[in-house]
Amino acid sequence: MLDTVERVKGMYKVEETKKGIKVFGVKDLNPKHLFECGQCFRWNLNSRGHYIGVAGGRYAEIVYSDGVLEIIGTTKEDFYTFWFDYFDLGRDYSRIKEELSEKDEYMRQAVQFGSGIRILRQEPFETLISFIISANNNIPRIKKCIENLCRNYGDRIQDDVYAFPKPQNLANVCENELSDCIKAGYRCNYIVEASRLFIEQPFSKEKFQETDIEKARRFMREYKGVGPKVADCILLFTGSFYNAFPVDVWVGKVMTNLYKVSTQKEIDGFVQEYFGALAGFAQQYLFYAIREGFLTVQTT
DNA sequence: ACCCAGGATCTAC
DNA sequence: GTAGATCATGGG
Repeated sequence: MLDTVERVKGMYKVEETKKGIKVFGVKDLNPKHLFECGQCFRWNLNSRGHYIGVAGGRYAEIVYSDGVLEIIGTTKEDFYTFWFDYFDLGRDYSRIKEELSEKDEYMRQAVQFGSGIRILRQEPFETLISFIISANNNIPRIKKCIENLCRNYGDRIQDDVYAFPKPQNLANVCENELSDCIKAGYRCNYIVEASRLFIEQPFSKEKFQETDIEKARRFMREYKGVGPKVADCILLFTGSFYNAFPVDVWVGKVMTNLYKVSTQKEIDGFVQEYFGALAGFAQQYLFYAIREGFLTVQTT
């Protein structure tokens, strides 16, 4: 399948309001699915039941209803320069879901359950550090560590809102101090080392443009604390490789029990053949459905 | 006290 | 290249 991100940003009608903007004609988006499928860690529900969070140094409140995406706290200009890409609004997810639904019944149900998932195009450094923290950790604690990290080392952008730290701000901190501040344990060493390497050897979707996924995976694993699973998370959630397929314990169980593949090499060979360019999307639908308890897999 | 969490690293074979 | 122990931290 060819890349479907060819439609121009003018595909949506955008209206500026007192609080922010409204984008009309947005399909295949559900804030709960989007923010709770495990791809991001800085979006939370507020007292009104809306998701608030920070991305790209910008604070926003997200409301979605009947094809209208409201982004409170932003401008038309910021929408076109940042949020459009962040929410991957140029991609036709209906086509992706149709194609994946035809694969098998299990996949069809996963897609139906997480119908409002989109893969956010997140910032490389934030994604790198966040998923280093994610290793052998649980989601509530990952979110706490990252929040602590931002409060202590990120720029304050509003009253009680902090941006994700810049690499320079983490590259020279004392590991013990970092550990005391963010409570990420032994991962603090990885964070400092990775920050230093990122400064001298950064990466981005653009940098990977002419690179194949295997080479990109080897590149990512040069960062301390980045193994096979975390590498694919970073490549997928920065929008660099949509055929990346992170295998955590849950997705691993699906692969073993349903598709009868087990080793990393076996799994990747299978998903590249079976899901092709849509492997990354498939992974997210599967992960979300399993984690939410909608689909089950044998644990024995 | 023990086990687990979107695993990765280090060591030994 | 691969099986096994170890790695902070907090919640159940």
